Order: sequence, then structure tokens, then C-alpha cells
Amino acid sequence: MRYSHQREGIKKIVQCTNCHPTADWIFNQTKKIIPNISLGTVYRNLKRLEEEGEINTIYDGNIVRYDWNKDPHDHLKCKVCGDLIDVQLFDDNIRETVLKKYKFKVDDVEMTIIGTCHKHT
Amino acid sequence: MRYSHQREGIKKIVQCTNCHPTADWIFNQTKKIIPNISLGTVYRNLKRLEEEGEINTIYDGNIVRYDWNKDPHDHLKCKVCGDLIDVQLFDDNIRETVLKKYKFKVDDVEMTIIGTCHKHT
DNA sequence: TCTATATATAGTAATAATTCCTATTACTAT
DNA sequence: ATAGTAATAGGAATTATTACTATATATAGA
Ligand SMILES: [Mn+2]
Ligand SMILES: [Mn+2]
Ligand SMILES: [Zn+2]
Ligand SMILES: [Zn+2]
Repeated sequence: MRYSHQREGIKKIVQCTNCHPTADWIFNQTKKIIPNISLGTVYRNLKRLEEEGEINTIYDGNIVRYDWNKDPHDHLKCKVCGDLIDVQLFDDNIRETVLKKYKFKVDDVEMTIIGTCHKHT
Repeated sequence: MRYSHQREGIKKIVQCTNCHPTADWIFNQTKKIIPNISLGTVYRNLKRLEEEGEINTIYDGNIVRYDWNKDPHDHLKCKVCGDLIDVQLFDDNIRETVLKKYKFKVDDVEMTIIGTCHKHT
């Protein structure tokens, strides 16, 4: 894959936040550095970066977000402020249990915990 | 909420399958019973039924599906055939762990386990 | 360094899913 | 039956994403 100034900018923007940004947010931030970048370029490169394993696409309900955190982790979704917070939990024995009980070979466990975050005591 | 023939038809269709159908699938099935039903009516009534607690909306990646199974349960997502299978697992001590560790009050745990189902030994 | 060529981009058009709008129809209580 | 309210069909509008195309850019090799 050929180097591109735009892709580097997008990558930097995504990697500098932990807010799990949307394509539109990334587009607006990247425009501050590369003013004439186009939205199509953002989408195309986000897809490329995902293919390269640099980022992950996550689906927050019907909202598509991007995540640079490559460690396996889960998310807390606050239904008051909408924040999506990274957490390290346990997929412990889920793989084995599911394999035995349902004959289903597990590749990945995606868990989102919905509730209220500490900001809204 | 006033009775409607269309809503009853939609509800029946959704309740008679365990395939977690999309709005479009539901629309096409309902048309067989109510030929001149409109897609807007399907969307409007699916939303109504969800508000009434009759069904749940589930997000399978970027695909929106509907689920009549009101028991708390998780899903196995087969990446070969695309099937979404209901499973009963354990949200056991997740609530307490998350509350203690992250001061996050849990309402709901959504888990999707991605892998390969028994049909593709 | 220069050039040829493959690849990436900007800008715009197209697509798809969902919601909105409005005139018409159906139900319910008087 | 009538009036008032609620729901519908059909189509337009909206939104997120992808496709297209002419131009620009990165880079391999002379
Ligand atoms: Mn994350
Ligand atoms: Mn289900
Ligand atoms: Zn919050
Ligand atoms: Zn399968």
C-alpha cells in the first residue's frame, strides 16, 4: 500500500482519542490538518486501516465507531451521556462453555454493558 | 394504542420465526398477508412494538434485526452462514464486578459471540 | 534526478436504510 | 350518522456510506 499524507493524518487523529469516534468526527478533525480532505477518503482509509489491523470498527447500536485499541476489551455504554468506555473483563471459560454446549467455535466475544457511568451519581 | 390489523400482522410474522429478521424481511413476509402494507408502516409498528416491550431491536454489526424473545439471552453469530443463534449464558457477577471496579451501574449486558456454528464442521 | 506508471485523492453522483410528510381511511364515542 | 382522533399508504426527504471519474501524487527504475 502506497504512502498517503491523508491516511497518516487520519491514523494520527484516531490514535489520539479514546472516544471511539465516528467517521464524521474523524473527517472534521482531519480537516483541521488537511483542509481539503474529502469524506470519501476518510471512509476509504478507515477501511484500509481496519484491513491492516491498525484499527477496529465497532457498532454502538446503529452508530459506527472506530477504535485504535487493539487489546481485546469490552465496552461500557453510558445511556445518559453516550460515552463508550474501554474495560478489561474476562472471556474466561466462555469459549469452552460455548464450544461444548453449542458446538460453536468461538473467534471473538463482543460484550457491551449498558448502564450509567460514574459521572451521573 | 388503538388496534391495527397491520400491527397484528407484523407481530405475528416476527413471533413466528427465530431468525432475528430485518425490517425488509418482515415487510416482505407481511405483504403476503396484507398485500398493500407499506414499508413505513412496518418501521413505525416495529418501533411501537419495541416501545410496548413486545420485541427488541438488536444490532448485528451494521444490520438492524428484531427479536421477539424477551428472556435475557445472548447471541452466537456464525460468520460462515450469518445465522444469529439464541443462547443462555451467564451475566453472573458481571454487574457487581463492573459496579465496584468502574462505578458503573449496569442495566443490561449485551454479548455477541462470533465464530463458526456446528453446521460447518 | 527525471520520468513513467500505478495508486490515491477530491468532488460529485449514486445507493440504501430509515424517517418524515400529507392526504386519505378507519375506529370510537356521542 | 357525525365529529374527533388515530393509523395508513405512498412518496419525498434525510442520512450514512459507497461508487465513479478526472486529476494529482508517490515511487520504482532509468
Ligand atoms: Mn474500545
Ligand atoms: Mn435472540
Ligand atoms: Zn455517562
Ligand atoms: Zn453457520
